[in-house]
Amino acid sequence: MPVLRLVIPTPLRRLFDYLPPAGMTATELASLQPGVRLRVPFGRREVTGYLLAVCEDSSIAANSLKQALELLDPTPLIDPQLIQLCQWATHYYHHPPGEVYSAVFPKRLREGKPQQHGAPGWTLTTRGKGLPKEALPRSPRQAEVIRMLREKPVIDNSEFKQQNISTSVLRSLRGKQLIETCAISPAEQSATSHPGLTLNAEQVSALAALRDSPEGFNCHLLEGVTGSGKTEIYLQLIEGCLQRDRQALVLVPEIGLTPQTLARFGQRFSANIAVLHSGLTDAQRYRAWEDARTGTAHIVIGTRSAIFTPLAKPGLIIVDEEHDGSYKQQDGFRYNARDVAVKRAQIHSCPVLLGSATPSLESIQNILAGRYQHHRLTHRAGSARLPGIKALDIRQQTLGAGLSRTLIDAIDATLTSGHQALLFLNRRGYAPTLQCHDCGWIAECSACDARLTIHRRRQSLRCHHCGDTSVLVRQCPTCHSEQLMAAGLGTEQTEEFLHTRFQQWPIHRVDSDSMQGRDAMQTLVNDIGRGEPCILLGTQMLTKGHHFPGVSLVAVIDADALLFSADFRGEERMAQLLTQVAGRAGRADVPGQVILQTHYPDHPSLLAMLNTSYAEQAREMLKRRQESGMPPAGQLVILRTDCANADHGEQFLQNLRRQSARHLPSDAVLIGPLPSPMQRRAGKYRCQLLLTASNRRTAQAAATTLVAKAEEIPARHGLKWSIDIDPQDVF
DNA sequence: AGCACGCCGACT
DNA sequence: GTCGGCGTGCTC
Repeated sequence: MPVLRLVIPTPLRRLFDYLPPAGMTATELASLQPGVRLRVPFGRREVTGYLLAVCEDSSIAANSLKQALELLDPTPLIDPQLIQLCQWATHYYHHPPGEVYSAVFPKRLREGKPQQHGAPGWTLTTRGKGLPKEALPRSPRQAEVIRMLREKPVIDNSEFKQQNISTSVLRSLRGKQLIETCAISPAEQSATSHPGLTLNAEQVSALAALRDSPEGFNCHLLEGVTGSGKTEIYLQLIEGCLQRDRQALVLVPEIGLTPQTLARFGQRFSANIAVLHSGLTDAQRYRAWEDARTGTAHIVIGTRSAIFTPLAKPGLIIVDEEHDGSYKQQDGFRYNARDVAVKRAQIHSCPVLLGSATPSLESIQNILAGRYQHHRLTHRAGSARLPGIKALDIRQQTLGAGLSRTLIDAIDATLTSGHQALLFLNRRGYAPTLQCHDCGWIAECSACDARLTIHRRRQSLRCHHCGDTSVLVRQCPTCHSEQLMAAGLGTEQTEEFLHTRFQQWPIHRVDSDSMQGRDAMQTLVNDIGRGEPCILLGTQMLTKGHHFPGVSLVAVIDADALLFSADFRGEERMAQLLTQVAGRAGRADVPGQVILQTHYPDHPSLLAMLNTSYAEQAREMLKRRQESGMPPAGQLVILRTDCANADHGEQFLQNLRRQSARHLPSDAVLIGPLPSPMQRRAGKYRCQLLLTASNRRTAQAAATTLVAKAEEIPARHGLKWSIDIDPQDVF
């Protein structure tokens, strides 16, 4: 008797076998293909499973096999290549298959709902068609809809939205049975592109090299300084891809930068562009997914999770700002979309292009090993020059909200000469600490090993680790003194200072607190784009993607905060961040300047930053990684525990270490268990066991052993463990 | 993860 | 006497 091998949405690391649904004929069974969904009983509930294979027999006793209830799709929703990618991800990341496949399917389909062919639209019912012209005199909007549908029998939702006709109008008409919904099958539309920009010599040769690379899987790194025209290269490559009637998939780090990128794509191509990001509703996401799957969308642009979008005819994958940490999912299915992209390109036999001004050490390592082809853009478009960077020694200087006299003067000069100044401070809130001057009490989070941040505008104390918010106290809870002080510096405080010092100039604060609305960021970017002199003050948010052509001064208020990171990637992140921030300054007519305020003007990382290019720093950092055996020189795997009890996590990992040590490959090294640097977070104690190995194969084998042993050890109540392959941070 | 079974405390 | 607390075990 044949059995169906299914992926079931559960955190269990295995597949489940079922008998075919009742009434399925042998012919139907024979034509059943992987990638179809089935409704199946699972425990005491019913779930949607995904078919992986039809097998001859099962290792499960025949009498404990259950029968599938219903076949949900006549044909597969995902093709063999995407299934192969999921299988790879399941094994590489040692993650339960059910959760991997959940990353592929949109909610609607995970819930077992039927596939929807075509875009949702509206059409007149027979009754609607027979309606007299002068009907609905008291409902002008409804009459308008009827008139529109008489002219064009099928109209999709988005067109009504453009005409400012709300869904409530449509709903009332449906209530009167005058109109009804229908599916619009997409017209087979071919994509065309508008003329691109003229390329400079460097761009021409990079593009030629990219185009001339042989057919099939190729991996390229485009290393281009800010403003050197990487996007134009992307656009021209996509153009070629569309001409070959293939789809292009473009990954971008965060949605904040998508509107700008998107606008540029929209202007350049007459093509269907599907956009996938976290701000979409389930229906919108499903629509974009279907368009990508059927090939209706020629270009798919999305954030991390878009790497699992099915594509009818993939031809090119681009990962913009490939060094960006947001490509790594930090919980649950901990994949890195950049790495999955490379694997996916390999499976599809298509090229993949990674772009960055500050490539990750992983990618640079791959260049050196000859696995990736390297293309460089060193000139900025127009004749914009890269700004000069200098360290500003602020030891013994008087500071106003963190700003030295020299910096204040520089801001002044920038504004009066008609330019914009960008100040970077990577700490939101008013101040990172609230302290009692009389007894030394410090406001700490009750659930985390962390101090609470003062948010003065909201009159609150917040934990930036668990999100807990409480009222800003005015009296010390220990000694009842009212001498409470704000210690340290946040963007809110600097903003306040700037408002009093630079009264006549606009000041824009850019952090996740001030950018709450959906298009707050876009409005601001447009505003600043007009080039009026102003001060921009913000966190990381300010450094990602957006280009502000009017900025001629960039200042890092507290460069020291970047110098002393416990993480092995600390110096890499600092170099990337500072290079990216510095890239915001300077253009053709105004040479930019970058000021780094520091108490350690002689710190080697800072000196490297001032005197050498990012590429040179990267090669030095890579040497140090080689010495320490840390990625990308060596492979790193972390097994983490998360437990309400402080000791259980460590005991579990001790056990795991004892039981797996002698089964591990000889060059795999275990470190720990160690408590995380911030041991308690959101009320849970976190502990970790590190594993390093010299190559992927060893790391993979060791991880398999660790997971197998971890599953054998009975987890004490409430203990959760997870494995992180190629972790981003060791925290 | 769900979901049920199971064994101990305060309620109509 | 039961309702319900969440500890533990199972899912083809």
